[in-house]
Amino acid sequence: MWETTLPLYQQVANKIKTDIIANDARDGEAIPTETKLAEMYEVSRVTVRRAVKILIEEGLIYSVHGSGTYVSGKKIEHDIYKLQGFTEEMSGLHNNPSNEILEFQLTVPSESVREYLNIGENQKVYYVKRLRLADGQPLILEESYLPFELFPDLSVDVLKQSKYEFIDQKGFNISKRYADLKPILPSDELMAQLHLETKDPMLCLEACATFDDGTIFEYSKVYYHPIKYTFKLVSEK
Amino acid sequence: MWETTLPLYQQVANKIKTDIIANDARDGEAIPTETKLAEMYEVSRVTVRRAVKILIEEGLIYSVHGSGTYVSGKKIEHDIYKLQGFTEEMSGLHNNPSNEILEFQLTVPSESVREYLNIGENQKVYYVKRLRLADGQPLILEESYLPFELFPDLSVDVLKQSKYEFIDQKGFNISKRYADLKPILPSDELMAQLHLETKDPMLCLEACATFDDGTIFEYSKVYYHPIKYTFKLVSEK
DNA sequence: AATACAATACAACTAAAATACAAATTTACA
DNA sequence: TGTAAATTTGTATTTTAGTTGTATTGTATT
Repeated sequence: MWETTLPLYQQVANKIKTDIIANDARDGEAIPTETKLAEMYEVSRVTVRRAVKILIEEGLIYSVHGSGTYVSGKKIEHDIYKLQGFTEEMSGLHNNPSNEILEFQLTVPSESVREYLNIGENQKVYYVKRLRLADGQPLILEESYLPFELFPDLSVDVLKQSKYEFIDQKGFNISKRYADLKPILPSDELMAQLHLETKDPMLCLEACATFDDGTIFEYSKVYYHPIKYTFKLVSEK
Repeated sequence: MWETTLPLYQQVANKIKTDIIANDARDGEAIPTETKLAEMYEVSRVTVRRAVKILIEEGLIYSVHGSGTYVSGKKIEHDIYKLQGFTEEMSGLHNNPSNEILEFQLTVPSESVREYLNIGENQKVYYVKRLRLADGQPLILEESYLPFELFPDLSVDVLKQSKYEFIDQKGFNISKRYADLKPILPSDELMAQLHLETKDPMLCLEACATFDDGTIFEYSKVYYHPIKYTFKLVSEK
């Protein structure tokens, strides 16, 4: 196997952060002094300072010269629900992520789907409707179309695991995903499946995923629960 | 172990790539040093470097002189640039990008704005409403709140140019922007200002921008024209 | 002759620790 | 109430080890 590690100061920063969150520290509450933190984590004070600097820049804490370092009341909800890349929509931080396959069928695609997948008239596709939950609560509804030709041995079992891992193992080389983010109003069906109470606007990500050679292997529509799943973006200058 | 068809460095590059994916390495994690990789794959360091160079050009990893080589979290960052670099994008594609300042006033902020900016009760803020157009057509409406204390000499003239350039020139160090992308239904006022005909859902980006000492210097809401401005995202594996 | 790869040496840079001291704030005590 | 001492963050410098960057030379293969 392989070792990938975070820089020490980054590890310390993460520890401090999780400690703050775990302790549910409130606005203005002081965190241990730099010297104490250095002792606690058995690193030098310089490393602690570097870690602290990161958290200051994130807005989680602030420090006062000669006094101490304190938790910001206005802690920016930070990368908890951060939009992750491809597969790992919900990282390990989440509680009990689970999948529920609502539909799985081999069908004749509509013309628009055929166009998206760039396939011929007589080719069939899998249609998969999958609900993704965290803590038993529905978060994401995904509709996915996959050409039968490419994945003749697709099964419900596979889809309960990671779809992309399966594709990787088949020797395909996933390359890019072209997506379009659109705001929509949920249909009644969608509202029912995501347990939405009111017809508020929500986000839909429409995407095509390709292999190295340009083959489009998936067309999908992903619907995000408007309250429970928000899109936090962090950009750096 | 190695095939003979592909160049060795290309094979090594592929191997590193799959290892990174297999390990589910996250943003900022360090991969083994070039020397170690050379040992692991039993090739010379030069070959490793060449492989690494390929992956760097792909954007999968980046290396820091004297420090190490790290996995880049570029998966999302590309998206963000699309959101952020609006003027640049437009100036390339469309003609005549322009700004129109609809409102510019020094006011007492509401409590929610005060909280976002993390300022006291008696501090005033600038409120700026700006319309951004391409070819004379409104595309984006931006509402921005800036603490008066930080920018006592802000003017309409400045805002017609690049706001961030102005801030840069003042010697401030812009660091990060934390944003939240939300779908909304436009108000009547918003519909009028963006020349919208129907009350379709649209996107709103709510953001706080910070200096590198954590000071929040701007709270803004940006509304995107739902038809003329769509969000294309490209993510790579 | 050109290309791909290996081997080697060294330069430039970084992370982290260790240390010392300055500056601001808090605390203790007269 | 003042004032000095203690505490805490801010800044600077030095050292050590480790990593990437670069240049050069050698060696097969085509």
